[in-house]
Amino acid sequence: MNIFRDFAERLKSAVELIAEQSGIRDVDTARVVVEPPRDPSHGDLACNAAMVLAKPLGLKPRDLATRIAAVLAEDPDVDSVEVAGPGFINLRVRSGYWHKALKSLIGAGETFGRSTMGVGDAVNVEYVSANPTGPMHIGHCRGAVVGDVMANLMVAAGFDVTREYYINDAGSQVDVLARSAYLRYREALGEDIGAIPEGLYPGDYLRPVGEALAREHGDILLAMPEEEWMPVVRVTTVDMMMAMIREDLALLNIVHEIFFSERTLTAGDPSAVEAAIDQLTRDGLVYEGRLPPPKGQLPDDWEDREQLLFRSTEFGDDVDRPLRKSDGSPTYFASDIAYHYDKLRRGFRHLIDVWGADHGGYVKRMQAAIRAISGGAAHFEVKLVQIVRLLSGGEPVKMSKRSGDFITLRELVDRVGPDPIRFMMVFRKNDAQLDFDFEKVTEQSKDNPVFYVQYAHARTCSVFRQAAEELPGLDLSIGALERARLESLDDVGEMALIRRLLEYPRMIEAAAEAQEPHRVAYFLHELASEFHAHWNRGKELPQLRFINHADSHSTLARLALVHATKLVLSSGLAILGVSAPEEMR
RNA sequence: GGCCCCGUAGCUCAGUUGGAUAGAGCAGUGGACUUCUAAUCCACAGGUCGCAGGUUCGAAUCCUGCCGGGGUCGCCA
Repeated sequence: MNIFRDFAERLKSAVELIAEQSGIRDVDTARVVVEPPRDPSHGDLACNAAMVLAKPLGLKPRDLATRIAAVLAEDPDVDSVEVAGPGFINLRVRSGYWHKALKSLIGAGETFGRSTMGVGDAVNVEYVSANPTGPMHIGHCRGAVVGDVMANLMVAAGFDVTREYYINDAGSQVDVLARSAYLRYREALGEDIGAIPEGLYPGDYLRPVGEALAREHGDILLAMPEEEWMPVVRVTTVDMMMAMIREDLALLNIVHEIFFSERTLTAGDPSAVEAAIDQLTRDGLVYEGRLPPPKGQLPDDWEDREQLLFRSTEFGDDVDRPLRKSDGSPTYFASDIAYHYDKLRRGFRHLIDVWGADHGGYVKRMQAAIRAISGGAAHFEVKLVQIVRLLSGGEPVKMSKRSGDFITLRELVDRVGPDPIRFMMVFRKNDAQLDFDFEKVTEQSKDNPVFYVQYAHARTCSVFRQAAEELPGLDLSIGALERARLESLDDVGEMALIRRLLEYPRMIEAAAEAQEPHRVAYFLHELASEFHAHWNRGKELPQLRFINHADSHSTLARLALVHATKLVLSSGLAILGVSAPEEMR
C-alpha cells in the first residue's frame, strides 16, 4: 500500500465534492500532490490542492483549503487538519492508521515497495556497451552500475526490463585489434615480434588470444594475406574479448540478457543499415548536401563536400547529420539508427540508453532519429554519466590509457570489493561528476555510506539473534510479528521510523519515474540514519530498547518494527545490487 | 564560436519535478561506551543557493542574458 496515494484519493474526492457544490464538473486534479512535509512539525502529510485548484474553482486558496479541511476532518483515519501558509493542507493521521499500514508492510514482505506503475511495459536498458578491445576499466564502471541499478529499479516499478549490450564490433578499431591479436599469434608460434608498433593495442591480455589462434589454426594463417585471415582472427578476438568483459561484469554481478552485435547490422543484402537508410530516404528525411565547417578549430583534413545527410533539424537537432563517410560506408550514426530501429521492431516502446559524458554531443541527433523512425511513439531517454575521478587519500590517481597501465575493473574489485563500488557509483546524480577515493571507500566507518547502511541491516539481524537468545520461548515467526500489538509503538523515534518505512513505495515510483537510481541510495542512507538514531535512544532510555524482558507484547511489537526495517533495507539494497549482510564483525 | 552538463555551508554533495524557516556527511567545537556490536548517537557552529533580470499566490528548482568549470563539435566508436 502507498499511503500517499491513498490520501491523494481521499483528497481528490473531497475536492470533487466541493466542486460539485459549486456546480463545477471535471476538475483537473493532476497537479495535486500529497507528500511528506519538509518540516515534520507540520504534520504527517501535506497537500497543495487548494493552491493548485483555487483558480479553476474561483476561490481564494485559503478559503478552499478551509473547505477541503472541513471535509477531511470527517475522515476516521484523520486526527487533525490544519491550513497553513499560503494554503497548505496539513494532515495528522491517527496513529492506528500507521500501525495498520505497518502491519500490511510486514504482510507484504519482500513485495513491499514493488509497484505496478509500469503495467508490464517492455523497457530496454542499454548500458556498458564498452568497445570489445580490452578489459573493462574504471571509466566503464559507473555506466555499468547506473544502468544495472536503473534496470533493477524499473523492474521494481513494474516494467518488463531487458538488459542489453551493444557490441561495437564493426569499426576500424576492431580491425586494429585483430591485427594486434595476429601479432600475438605470430608470437605464440615462436616468432620474436619485438616491441608492439605504435597504433596497435599493446596489452598483454591479447597473448591468450594469440595462443588460442595458434592452437586452433596452427601456422596456416601465416601464409594468408590479411584479407583472408582478418575475418577469422577478428571473430576469435572479439569473442574472447567479450568473454573477458562478461567475466569483468560478473564481478560486479552484472548480467545482460542480450548482446547485440553491430556487425550483424552490416551483414546481408540489403544490410539492416542500408535498409534503414532506404527507409529514411523513402520518408523524405535524407538529402545530399553540404555541412558548414565546425566553428573554432578546423580539422586538418577538412574538405568541403556533398554528403548524405539526415534531416535531424526537423526533429530538434542543431544541424543535419551525415549518414555516410567519404568512402561511402555508413557512419556510426547510421548503424546506430538501424540498431534502434531494431529495438523498436522487437517491441520496445521505452528505450533507456546509458552513455558516458563524452557522448553528450550525440544525444540530440539520436533523439531526433528515434522521433523520426518511431513517428514520435517511442520514449527514448539517454542517461549521461559524468566522469569518475579516481583518488587515493585525496590525491588524483594518474592513469595513462595509451601506455596500457590504466586501472582495470578487475583490479578495482580486487581492491575494494563489489559492494562499495556499486553503492558509490549511484550515490550521486548521474549528471554530476564523481570522486571515487580508494581510502574512503574501503574504510569501515560512518564516513563510508555503504558500511553505514549495511551496518544498519546487520543491526536489525543482531537484534533478532539477541532476542532469540534472551527470550527463547518467544515466537518470532513472521505470523507472530504480524499479529503483534503494534499500537504500543507510540514513541516519537518509533513513529518516525514507521513513517520513513512507509515512504518507500512512493520513493521507488518517483525514482523510476524520474529514472534516478541515486534516490534509492539516499533513501537507504536516511532510513539507516533513522534506525541508528532510534537504536541509540535505547541507551539513555532503556525502556525504549527493542528487547524488554518484562513485557513480551511490546517486545514483539518492536521486533515487528525492526523486521520491517530489515525488509526495506534489504529490498533497497537488492535494487542497488549491494549485499545485505547479517553481521559485520 | 555552437551545443550539452555542472555551479547550494570551509570540503564532498542531497534537495521529494514550483512549496512553508534551504538539508546531510566530512572537517571544527562540546558531549554519550559497566550497552540489543561506540563500525553508532546527541548538541553547537557554519548560507546574499555563481550574478542580474523575468514568469506567479510562491523560484535553489522554470525562462532570458551574463560569469566561472568540465565535455563535445563530418570521414572515432
